[in-house]
Amino acid sequence: MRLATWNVNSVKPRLPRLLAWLAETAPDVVCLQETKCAADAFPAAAVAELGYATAAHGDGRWNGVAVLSRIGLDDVARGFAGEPGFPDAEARAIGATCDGIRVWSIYAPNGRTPDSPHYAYKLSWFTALAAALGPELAAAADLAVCGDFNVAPTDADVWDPAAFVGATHVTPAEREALSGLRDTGLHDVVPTPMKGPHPFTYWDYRAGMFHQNMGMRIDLVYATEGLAKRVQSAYVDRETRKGKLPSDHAPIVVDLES
DNA sequence: ATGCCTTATTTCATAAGA
Repeated sequence: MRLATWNVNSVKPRLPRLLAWLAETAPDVVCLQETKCAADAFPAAAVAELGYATAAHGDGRWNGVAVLSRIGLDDVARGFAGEPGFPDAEARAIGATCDGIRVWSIYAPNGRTPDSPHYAYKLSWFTALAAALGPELAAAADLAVCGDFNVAPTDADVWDPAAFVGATHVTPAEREALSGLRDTGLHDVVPTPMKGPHPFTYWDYRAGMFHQNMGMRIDLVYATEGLAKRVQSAYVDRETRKGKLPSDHAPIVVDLES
């Protein structure tokens, strides 16, 4: 079973690349983030031609998440119980069951700056997510939370820790939010970088950051223990960050036994 | 080489991303 996650930074301009990537990579289940379109504007017909069913959750200009699957797509949940908003709930989480595996595609709030109300929102969003996953983890044998967590788990997950002093994505409270998620029984499936020592998944568009490998690992796959033990390989598809009109994030591709 | 930002919208300017 091949599971992938990709922050596409808007599905509309990325659609040609998404279709080519689906055809080439052939994942069974794909979590997408920052689709930036309403649920009914998602190009479901185009991905259906490649055999994928779509579950989309979107609110227009910002955010937006989706799960694509060619192995079944049941019990779709848009958002989660107790999900905070800013001030209203945003399209940042969608869950679906794909051939017995509970899969969540998430796009965590950015936080903007540590003194911003958006940062407090980010932390509360993670706390609520961990709480909402509790009953699902008790009920589902296999569960994976995939997506853009907007937190670099360690200092090794940013290109230069000194450049992030005073910034979001690296603060102790954000990293505690990640450990809170892991405390529910989830394991960080760390992908192979394919180039360089760090499995970065995001590089800013500006100043040639990608070409200097000045990136961050902020896209994560958190899986239950049973699922994590089935991981045969996991890699950052950095090739997909290259070329014309890329997303600023690279996909993560995970292969699971059976 | 992989090449110096991109997106959608309240569009000729702005907010957001991280």
